[in-house]
Amino acid sequence: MLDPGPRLRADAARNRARLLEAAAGLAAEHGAANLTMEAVAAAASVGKGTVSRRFGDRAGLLLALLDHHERRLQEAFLSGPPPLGPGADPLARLLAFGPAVVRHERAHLDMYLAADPAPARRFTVPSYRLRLTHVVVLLRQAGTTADVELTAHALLSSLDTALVDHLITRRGFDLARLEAGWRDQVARAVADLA
Amino acid sequence: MLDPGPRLRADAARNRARLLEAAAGLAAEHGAANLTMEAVAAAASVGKGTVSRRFGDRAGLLLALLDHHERRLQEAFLSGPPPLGPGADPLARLLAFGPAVVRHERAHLDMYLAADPAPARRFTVPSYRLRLTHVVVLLRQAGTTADVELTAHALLSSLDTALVDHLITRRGFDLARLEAGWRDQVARAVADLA
DNA sequence: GACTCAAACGGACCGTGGCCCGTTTCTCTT
DNA sequence: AAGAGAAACGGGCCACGGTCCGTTTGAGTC
Repeated sequence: MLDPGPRLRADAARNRARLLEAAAGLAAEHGAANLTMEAVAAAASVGKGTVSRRFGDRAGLLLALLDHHERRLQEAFLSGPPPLGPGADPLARLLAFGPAVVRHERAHLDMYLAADPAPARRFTVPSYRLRLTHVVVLLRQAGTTADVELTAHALLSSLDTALVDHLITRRGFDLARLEAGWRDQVARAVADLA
Repeated sequence: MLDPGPRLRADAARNRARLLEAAAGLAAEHGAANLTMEAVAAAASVGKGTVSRRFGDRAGLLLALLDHHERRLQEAFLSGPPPLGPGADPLARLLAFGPAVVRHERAHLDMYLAADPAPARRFTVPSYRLRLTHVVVLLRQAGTTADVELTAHALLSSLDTALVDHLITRRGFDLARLEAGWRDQVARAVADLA
């Protein structure tokens, strides 16, 4: 499905499997949030260095653990039955996609949250809340028919520092394209859907 | 502007100021990413415990540093001149808001990124990229006129685990509301703006 | 100005993540 | 089969974040 990367040596592959198994066990027992690199290494009878080399960092380990579940979801929308998979028309597939992702993430919530160092801080920090209510107010005044709070989050997320930086430095976007995109999003947010 | 919190004792206020000054200096000198709690404490001739107590954690310190700049932006959109500030009609203010935020964040990019433990990992992880191209493809097939890549990011961001969890557990959303929101967003994304 | 008590201080302390590098193991070649 | 070189190993090591608790200091009270 995704690139399997360079072939691993036999011992490396074996250790990788043991580490994932150990990590899954520990996560199930003590919660994914309390997973430590050292404990995983010990439970797999392997050195800490091995964990580092294989998964890079703690987040990488969690991500690798999630990868297994993730593939289930990927199969579902890439080759599963309609409306999620091919066969249905694109709009129907798109409509089915959101709920599928949400359901999937909620089924593995603890692990997804554990992979994120600062889960919800982003949304509770005062500056974000202020921006949010500002946008909420403007949306209401502009008379949108959409769910304003949800829409405001969606709008703000497209201004996220990390996303903007990613788009500009890795994907070659320029400011003009971002601004045009913003205008379009706002227009769609306040549009009166017939 | 925002709650100033309980009054600080004189020494606490003084130390807070010294810490912020020291932090600003160190950030300017070595880059915000390399800021350590210990170095800040030392530079302010203060114990580490004081930094902890005052700002909670490293992110809190960075946020406090950003707060000063953030207020500039907040004034601009809360009480500055139109079209950003009051006076213009809501739609115009909304349209001006995006670019203003982007410009502001780019002006203090290093600090914003430093406040985020895992800046752009979110967008480069394989599972995200796969979801992204999936949505991009569907959007194209559905014949939207919007910037598909941007729109896809915006759609995906509203499925973000941390956001969904925040909305459900702190804001009282239920699945039905989220799904309705998703349907609406998709509809707007593919709508043909007359 | 003394008394009191909460608030703030500081730095030793601990757990964790991630790195480094000398040692071991695998795999490929001939 | 044996030698060579690359890959992986392991666990000691360090830096950092965050906490804890005995000590100090400031701010009201009489």
